[in-house]
Amino acid sequence: MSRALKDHPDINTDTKKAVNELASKLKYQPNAVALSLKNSRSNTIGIMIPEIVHYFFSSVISGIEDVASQKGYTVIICQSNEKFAREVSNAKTLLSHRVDGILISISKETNSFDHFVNLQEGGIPLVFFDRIAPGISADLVITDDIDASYNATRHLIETGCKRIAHFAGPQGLVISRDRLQGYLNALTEAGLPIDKRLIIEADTFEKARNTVGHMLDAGNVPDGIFAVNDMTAIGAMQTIQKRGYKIPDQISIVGFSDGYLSGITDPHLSSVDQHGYEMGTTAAEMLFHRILSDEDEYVPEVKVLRADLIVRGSSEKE
Amino acid sequence: MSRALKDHPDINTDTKKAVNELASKLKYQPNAVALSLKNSRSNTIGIMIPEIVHYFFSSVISGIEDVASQKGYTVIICQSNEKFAREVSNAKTLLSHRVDGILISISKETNSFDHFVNLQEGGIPLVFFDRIAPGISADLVITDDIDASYNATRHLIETGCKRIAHFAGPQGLVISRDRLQGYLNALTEAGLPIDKRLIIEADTFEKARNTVGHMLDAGNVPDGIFAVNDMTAIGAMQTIQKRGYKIPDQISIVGFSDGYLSGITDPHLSSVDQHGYEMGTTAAEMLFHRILSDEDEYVPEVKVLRADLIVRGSSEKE
DNA sequence: CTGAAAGCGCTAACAG
DNA sequence: CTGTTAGCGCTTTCAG
Repeated sequence: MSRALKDHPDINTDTKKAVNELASKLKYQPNAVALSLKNSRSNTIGIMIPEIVHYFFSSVISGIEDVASQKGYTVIICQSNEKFAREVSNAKTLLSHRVDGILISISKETNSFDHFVNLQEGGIPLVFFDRIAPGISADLVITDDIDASYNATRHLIETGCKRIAHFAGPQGLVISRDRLQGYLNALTEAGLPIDKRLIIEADTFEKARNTVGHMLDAGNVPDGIFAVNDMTAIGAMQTIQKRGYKIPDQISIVGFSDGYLSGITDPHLSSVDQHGYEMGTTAAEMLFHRILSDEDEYVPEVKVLRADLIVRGSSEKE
Repeated sequence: MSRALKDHPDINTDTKKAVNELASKLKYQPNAVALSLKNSRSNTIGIMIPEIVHYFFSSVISGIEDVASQKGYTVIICQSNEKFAREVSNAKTLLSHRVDGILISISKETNSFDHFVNLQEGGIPLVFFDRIAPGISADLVITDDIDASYNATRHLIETGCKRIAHFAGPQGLVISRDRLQGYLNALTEAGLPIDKRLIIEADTFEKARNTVGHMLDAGNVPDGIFAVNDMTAIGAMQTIQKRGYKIPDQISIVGFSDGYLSGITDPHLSSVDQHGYEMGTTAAEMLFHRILSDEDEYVPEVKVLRADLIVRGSSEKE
C-alpha cells in the first residue's frame, strides 16, 4: 500500500515497517510510467536543441539537468540537427510523451512556428532560450546580443581597426540579427562607413575559411573581424595565418561564445563569454516556476543575461 | 477506436475515414505514457554518461540518437558528472521509467557495480561503451585502446623520441589501463627503459599544465608525450610552449580522441581518432538487437572498433 | 464488421 | 487505522 511507503501519518508504525521490509525484499521499484498516467504529470521535461555537439548547448544542458534532477525531474533531449522537419517530429514526440514542460532553442532552418503553438495548445509550458521563436508568446531567456556585439565591435574600433568585417549567422535567427545590429551600432556610433563587402553570412569553421580566402584573393582585406561564433572566428584565424597575415598586428579577431576553445588557439581568441550553464539553470528555473505554480493569467517573462567580452591575444595590440 | 487509425483490414473504409477525420479535427495525439503502461514497453532507451560536455560523448550520443529516432525510440540522457552517487541515482531513475534498454559509459569514480546488476535483474538489456564495467556480463563496444596507444607511442619512437612520458587516466577505468598498457608495450618492444617518473596520472587540461610545469622544474624533461586525451595533450602543449620549448622539435606530443580540437592548436595536434559517432550507432544497433530479438540464451557480444592515429604537426619532424 | 470490457500499476477517495 | 475501488488512455479479446 502506497500510504505506508509515503510515510502517511494515519498509519500504524508496525504496518509501515512491515510494508517497507517487504518492499525492499522484493526490490520494489515504483513504476514511473503508471504514476505519470495516473497523475497526468510525467515528472519529465523536454529539451529541444539544434545539436548537442556544441560546447554552448551542452553546457546549457548541464545547467538544466542539474536543476531538473534536484527537483526530481527527468530530462528528454531531442536534437533537430538544424533540420526543421526533425524539430517538428521532436515536438510531436515530446507531446505524446506528455512532458510537463519544454526548453527550446530553434534550428537554423526554422521559420514556421505552428509546432510550438501546438505544444502550447496542448497545455505544455515552453521556455525559449538563446535561439528564440519570434512571435510566440512564451518565456524567454536570451543573451543581450546587441549589447555584447556592440562591445566587441567597439573594442576592435578602440584598438585601431577601421575596416571591420562581420561574419554573420543566418538572418532567420534573432540572435544573428541582433549580433549584426550590435556591430552596425558600434560602426555608426564611431562614424565608420558600413561596407556591405565586409558583412558576410558565414557561421561555420569551413565557411569562414572559404570566405576569408575569397576576401583576401579579392584584395578585400579587413583589419578586424567580429565573428558570430568561435568556430567561425577560428576558421578565419587559420586561413589568415596560413596566408601570412599576423594576428592581431594586421588583423584582429573577436569571436562569440563557444567557451573553452578560446584558450586553445594561438594567439588566444578574444571572445564573448555567454555563460551557458547559467542560461540553463535560469531557463530551467523559469520553466519549473510555470510548471509548479498555478497562476491563471499567463504573462510571458523575459530574462536577459549579460555576456562579457573577454579580451585575449587575438585582439590585443600594445 | 484504435483499429481504424491502425488501418486494420477488418474495418469498413467509411468508418476508417470518419475516424481519421475526427482524429485530425480534434488534434488527437496518442498518449505514449498509456501505451507504455499497457505494453510494458516504453519505446524509450536510456544513456548514462559521465558528462555531455565532451566532444567524444556528445558525438556518441548523436550516433545513438540517430539510430533510436529512426526506430521510433526516444532517448533519456543522464549525466553522472563523474560522481558515483549520481550514477546510482540515475540507474534508479531509468529503472523506474521502465526504459527498454540502456547504453552506459561509467564514471571515473565507479568501482562498485551493483546498480548495473540491479538493472539487469530488472530485465533491462545493457550495452557498455568505451568506459566499460569490468566483471559485468553485458554487450560491450570498445576501442582497441591497447593497439591504438601502442601505435601512437611507436610513432613517437619512430620519429626519434627516447624519453616518452605518458599522461595517464585514472587506473580504475579499463580504458586508462589499456592506454597505459599500449604505451608500455611499445616501449618494451623498442627496448626503451620504463621510467616511472615519466608515467603520471594527469587527465585534464589543468592537471597537465601543472604536471608539465613540475616536470620541467625538476629537470625531468621528456622528448615526447603521449596523453590519454586531447585536452590533456593541449594543456601540456601550452605550458611547454610557454616555457620556450619547441613542439615538435624538442618535444613531440600525441593526444587521444577529443575530435575537432586537434585542428585548432598550433601546431595541430597528432591524435587518435576514436570515431565517436560510429561507436554510438554500433552500440545502439547492439542494444536494439537485444530489445527486439527474443532469443532466450544470453551470450554477451563484444565489438572492438579500430581507432586511427592521425599524425599532425605536433609530432611531425622532418 | 463493430461495440464493450478487461487490465497494465498506481493513488485518491471512500467505506469499513 | 486499513482494505477496496475507480479510473488515468490505451489495445486486445470477446461478444454481439
